[in-house]
Amino acid sequence: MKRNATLNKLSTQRKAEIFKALGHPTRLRIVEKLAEGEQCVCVLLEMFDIDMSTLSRHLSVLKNAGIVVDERRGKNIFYSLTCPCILNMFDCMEEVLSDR
Amino acid sequence: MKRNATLNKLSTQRKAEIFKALGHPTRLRIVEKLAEGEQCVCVLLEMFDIDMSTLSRHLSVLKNAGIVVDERRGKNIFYSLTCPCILNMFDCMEEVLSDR
DNA sequence: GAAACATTTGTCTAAAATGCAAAATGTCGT
DNA sequence: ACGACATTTTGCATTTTAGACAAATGTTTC
Repeated sequence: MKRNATLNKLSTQRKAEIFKALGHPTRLRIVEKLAEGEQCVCVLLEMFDIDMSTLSRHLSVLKNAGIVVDERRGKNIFYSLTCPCILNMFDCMEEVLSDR
Repeated sequence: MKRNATLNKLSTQRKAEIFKALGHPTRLRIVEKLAEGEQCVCVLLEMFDIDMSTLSRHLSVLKNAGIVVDERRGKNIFYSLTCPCILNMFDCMEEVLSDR
């Protein structure tokens, strides 16, 4: 275990990135929506009262964190979760919320 | 479901706060340490190369998010996790990490 | 109650995140 | 190749955050 100290530290860094990416209401709602299945950017845009460019930034944050992937089909780009396990975490969240 | 729209939104906001609080390497390592059991601030300080005041600020972020609680005993203040379930989320993180 | 200790809070600076608007990119139909 | 469409990227202004230092607070001990 000791010899993985550096590796573990990197991993902590990566984990922090992921948490950070989820630490924004808009991005969280995007992830919740993607839990229903892949979505076109145009659909996501309708959910929020924000500029398209802002939405695009949020999506790239999620993408850089490895939470979502995008795929182009025709004119549209579709986003989906890389790992549906993310959803399990939300139940944990609820617990934390109620324990407050 | 429709009638909970406002409530759900608040909840998303709160969840985002919690994720955000975890979205910093130092705070994440604090939480990982607390997983071993409650810890004195002085012990946590030894783990990092940061000013005591900075550590204290990080602890208050975690506290405001409802992730930890503090208790004074004598001269020292001890922090502990409000909800050990937080740890389960870390396994999810590992999955996301490996899927990248 | 004054000195010593542990932690928090106020204030500042530098760095990073956010959001909007404009320009750039990639795709389709013609 | 051109124009319309969907999305991303870039430039810029504003806000938020991390970190350091000093001052303030609360606790024990003498």
